[in-house]
This record gives sequence, structure tokens and C-alpha cells, in this order.
Amino acid sequence: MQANIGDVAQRAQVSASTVSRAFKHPELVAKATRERIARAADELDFAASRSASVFQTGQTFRIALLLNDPSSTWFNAHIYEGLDSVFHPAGYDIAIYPIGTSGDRHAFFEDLPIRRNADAVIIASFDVDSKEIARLHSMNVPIIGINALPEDVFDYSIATDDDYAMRLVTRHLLTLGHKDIAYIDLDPPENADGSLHYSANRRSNGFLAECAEAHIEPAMLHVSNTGQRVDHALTQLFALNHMPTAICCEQDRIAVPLLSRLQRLGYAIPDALSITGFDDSTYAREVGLTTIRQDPHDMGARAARHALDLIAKADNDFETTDETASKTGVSTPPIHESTQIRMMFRMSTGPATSAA
Amino acid sequence: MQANIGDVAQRAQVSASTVSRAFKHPELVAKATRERIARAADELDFAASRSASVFQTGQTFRIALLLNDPSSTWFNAHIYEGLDSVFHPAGYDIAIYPIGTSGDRHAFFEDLPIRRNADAVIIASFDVDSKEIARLHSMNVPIIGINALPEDVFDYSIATDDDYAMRLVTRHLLTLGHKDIAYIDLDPPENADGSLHYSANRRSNGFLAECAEAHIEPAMLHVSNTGQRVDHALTQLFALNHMPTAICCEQDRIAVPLLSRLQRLGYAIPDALSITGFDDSTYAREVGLTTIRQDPHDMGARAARHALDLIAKADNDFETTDETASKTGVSTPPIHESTQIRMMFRMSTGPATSAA
DNA sequence: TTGTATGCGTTATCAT
DNA sequence: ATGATAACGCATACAA
Repeated sequence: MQANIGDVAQRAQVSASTVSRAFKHPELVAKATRERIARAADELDFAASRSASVFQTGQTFRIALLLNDPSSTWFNAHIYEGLDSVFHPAGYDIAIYPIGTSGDRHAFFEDLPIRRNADAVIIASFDVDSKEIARLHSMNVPIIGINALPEDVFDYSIATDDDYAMRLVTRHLLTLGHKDIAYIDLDPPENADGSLHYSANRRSNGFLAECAEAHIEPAMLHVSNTGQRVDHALTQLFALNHMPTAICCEQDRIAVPLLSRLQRLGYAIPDALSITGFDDSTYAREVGLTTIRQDPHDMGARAARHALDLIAKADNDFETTDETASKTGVSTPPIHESTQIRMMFRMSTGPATSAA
Repeated sequence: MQANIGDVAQRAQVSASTVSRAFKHPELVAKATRERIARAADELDFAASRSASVFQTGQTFRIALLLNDPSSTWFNAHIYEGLDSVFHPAGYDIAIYPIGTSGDRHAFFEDLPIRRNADAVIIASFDVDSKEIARLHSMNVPIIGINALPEDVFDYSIATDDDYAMRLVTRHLLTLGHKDIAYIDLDPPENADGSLHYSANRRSNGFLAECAEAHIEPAMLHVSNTGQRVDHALTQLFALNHMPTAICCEQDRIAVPLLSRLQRLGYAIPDALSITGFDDSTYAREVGLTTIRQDPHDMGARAARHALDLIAKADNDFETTDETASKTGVSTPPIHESTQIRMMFRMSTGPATSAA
């Protein structure tokens, strides 16, 4: 069927070890031999079995990625893309574990084939239980957090400061003179139980804090995150005593289509109504939505690079562990990065109308 | 460090094979023993090494997914999600191979660790060279096509009939009385050379064919697929002698933001201007875009299910190949499915204005 | 129902 | 610079 390393060895008149070396440590093989081997491999259509070398190496070349929302979400899809842009070239596969409930999460940490089946675990967009993580740590698997809390359980984490970012948005609206503001957030899907926390909470906190400081009482609307989310949002808006002069959305995902619908319904934006989003996701720029920019692709790529470092370090630590231990292992401390926040000012926000 | 099958065997007072069996073929192990093993495994935090069993099995439990566009694209992200929804529970990982140019594609088929490193190859959204595919076939790796041509090189394929679907859209516009129509398509990114064909071509063909039958001469606009795509499209529209009464877009991706921008610019839609898309992707419903519905998640899931069948079959074939061969192997013929096309009629299309 | 023996393809160690 | 050899951890064929 398929040539293996032995066939190549035979054809190139060398031993199997030399063939292996020719691929893994070319510098240790004489140029002539190397070329002979290359030719033989080529002629036989040889490709080293990934499974075999992975097995022998002890590494799995697999990354476990824990996601709450569907992977097709704007944020998650870009996170994945960023991760893969680093991991794939490095020979790693990414396996996505959907975590819808804290039960799922618990099951993952409880049952899961951790140490043997993933070289690193990456957790995106939901908060986590220190005890669960502890088990992973004891297994020497790097844990990486993306927009996840608490920071200190991760070997590396990168996050957007949601609270602060949303405060900026809110201040922008307040500065424009808005006093009559509605906040819209997307409720997590029903199957999610309360114990799975999302960064969403931190955004509304930031908003509320700023409003409180300004002695403003906003209207808080909760929209269920389904196909009908815009209709649901509109329903609640119209149910208010009067239309606010500004709408602050937890996500572009609701802000973008809402902006479009409100315009069609005749609301002059921003003259009569301002609206803000969060993410700078699909079409936010095109529709002119004022929003907070996040770059999940970059976050993913960074996370992946740090993951590779950590994996390499974990391997070394392991080798030197027993007695030699912790002599060289100064064990660089965990890194916790904040993404740089940037606000995108676009046409969807403007001065409050004096006539409410 | 980590318990292996031997440790469990020892603790449960059985042989390693029995432990292995207890997991892979529980029905062959006495209940009492099974429970004893389960307990031992639990106490030791044992999890079978994926690498080792994968290696031993000969399967790779890996799927190669060839993608042209970025994986974060609406279509690709949903394809991936659909695939993963079937593959992940079945224990398979998906590895994405970005194919930007026909060179990439060629390299994949030429160099690549196929047979040994993937149990199936899935090609999404671009057309392929029969000769390249032939090599894979000779290696007994199932090849699956999603919106890819030519059909007959795939062991299973599922596709939207782009030509036909776009004809439907076009007829809808013609029926409404539009005679002055512009077609906008997104040029593939620059780095893509001409030899990589996309389903996009089939859409414009359908459009042109219908126009020809109706003796109508449309304006064909090509927009480069960058961040500026909407501005680029607007520029070209305004450069025409006069505004058309209808704009037919190759993708929602341009139609959705274009619709929004044109509205803001004061065009009454659909009274003065109709616009259509293709995909029914993000926000198409919310902004009221008439479009063709595609369900890439479903396409992916179907493709994955067929892939699993084919993999199972390939394994059997292989075992029975030599002499016994092709006796049982009636070798079910390839299946080529068409997705069911549905048009979503929404507010963005209406009768042509008599006054051009 | 369970145990023994063997092999999967590669790489690392240790000689040479 | 290269070769011989021994693992790596599991799953199967076969024996009992």
C-alpha cells in the first residue's frame, strides 16, 4: 500500500534511523545521503506517518479549544482562524469542545483525556472554576484563557477589558448629552445555566457604573439570542414610555441589524437616535456603527504563539523535573495581556436631541 | 506521570488486553471485571492515549479540509461547524489546509502526507483537477466535494446549483419588469491565480444566460474583495450612465452592506431600486434582502456523515481487497447531491419604476 | 471470558 | 556520519 520508512531506507541504501534523521534533523546527515534519501522518498511517495511519530514523540500535536457559543460566531470563527494560523503550520490540530453549560465544562475537566490527548487547553469567552483548572495544572498541560476569568488560573491569558471598554462607550454617549439611554444585551441561550459566566456581564457592569456616576437611570433590555433577536429588541424598545435618545448594545450582533431596521422605520440616525455596538464585527464599518474594536484573529494568534512556548517549556520542565528540578526551571511567571482597546467613532452616534 | 493501560491492568488484577477490551468491546468482558476495571481506571485517572490507539488502529482520525477563503467566512465557518458536529463526536479532528492558489492546491496533492495522515479529504468551494484527485483515489482515501467541480471525481459531493439558483433570482427581477440591471461580483483576492475556479463563475453565467434570453444587456461590475468592497461597488455604480433599477449581487456579503449604504444615501428600496443577494447569510433576513438560501451547516453535516460511511467502507475494502476482492465489494457508486434551493423573497425587491 | 504474544512505524539512545 | 536496537501504549489474533 504505502511506503514506510523502512522501504525508503532500503531504496536509499541506508538504515531506517538515517531516514528518520534526514527528516527530523537534516543537519546531522551528510548532504549526499540526504539527497539520496529525498529522491527515494519521492519515488516511493513516502510520507511519514503522523500517528506513528506523534505516538513515539509523546506529544499529541493536538490543542483542545473550549468554546461556548457556536464556532461559527464572528468572534469564535476569528479566534479559531487566528489560532490555526499559528498552530497549523506548526503541525498542531485544533479540536473544538463545545461547552454550553457549566455541566459540559465540568464534564470536560472531569472525564477528559487531558494529559494524553492535548498539548494545551484554550478556553475562550467564558469563566472558569479554579478547582477544575487545578487538575490540568497538575498534569503539566498549559491552560490559556481568551477573554476568560479569573486570570490567575491561566498560564497565559489575553483579554479585552470589557468593563473599561464599555465605560468608554457610555462616556461617549454621556458626553454627547444623552440622558435617556437604553442598554440591550443578549441573553445566553436557554440551555446555558447561570453558572457559566460570560464577558457580557462585565460589559453591562461598566455601562451601569458610568450611568450611576452620571446619575442617570438607563432602561435595561434583555433580548433572547435567537433568530428573532431584532424583533424582540424592537418590541421592547417600543414598549418603553418613550423612545430613548441613545441605544447602547452589548454586541454588534444586535446593534448592526437594529441600526438598519430602525433606519428603515424612519428614525433619523444619529439625529434622533444614537446607537452603539461592541466588537467592530461584520458590516459594522459599512453601516457606520460606532463601536469598540476587537481583533479576535490577533488574539488567537498571540494565544497560539504563547501556547507553543508553554508547550516547549512544559516538555523541558518534564525532562529536568525529577532531581535536577527547578534549578534551571526559573519557571517564568504567567503572562496576562490586555488587548489594546480602540473605539471606532462612526456615524451612528451624535448629539442628543434637546426635544426628547 | 500518567497511568497507562498496564497500570490499570495491574490494579484491576487483569491483563492489559482485558483492559483494552473493556473499553473498545465492553460486551466481550464480564460485567464484574468491567466494573473492576472501570474503578481502577477511575482511581488512576486513566485515559487511553489517543495517539497510541490511533497509531495501532492504522486510522488517523483526521480529516483534511481544503478551503480557499479564510475559514472565518460565513460560508466556511458554517461548513466547518456542520462537519465538526458530526466528526467531533465520532472522534475525528479536522485539519484545515488553506488553498489560496492552484499552486497551493497542487502542492497539497503533490507533497502531501495524504494516505497516512488523513482518513478523508474534503474540498469546499473550489474546483479541482481530475489528475490530482486520481492520486488520492489510488490511495483509497475518500474525497468529498462541497460546491466543487467536477462532480465525478468525488466519492461524494454536495452542491448548490449556482447557475440555476441565480437564474431564479434573475427571472424574479425580470418578472418584476426590470430591464436595467447591474450585476456585481466579488473578484477573488489578488494572490489567487486564474486557474482556481469558484462557484462564483457559475452564478454570473446563470445571470447572463437569463439576461440574454430576455434580450437584456446588463452592466457587469467587478469589485475587489477587500475591506473597501462597498465603496468600490458604489464608485462603479455611480460611474454608470444612470443608476440601474435593480442590482443583482453574487453574494450577500456585498449585497447586505450595499443595501444599507444605498438606503442611507437616499435610494428608496425597493421603490426606486431593487437589490438581491445570494446565501441568506448574516443579517440578510434582518435587513430584508431577497436572496437564495444556502445552509452550509447542513451541507457540512451531510458531507461528514457520508465521509464516515466511506471511511468505514474503505477500511473493509482494504481488508477484503487482495483475492477475496470485489466480491462483497459491490462498491456502491458515488453519490452526488444537490442542495434544495429556496428563494427568500423579502423587501429589497419590488416592481421596476417606469421612470428610469 | 480472559491471558499471551506480537506488531503497528517512528524516533532516541548508544555504539561504531 | 551512520547503524542496531529498544522502546512508545495500545489492540488484535490466537490460545487457553
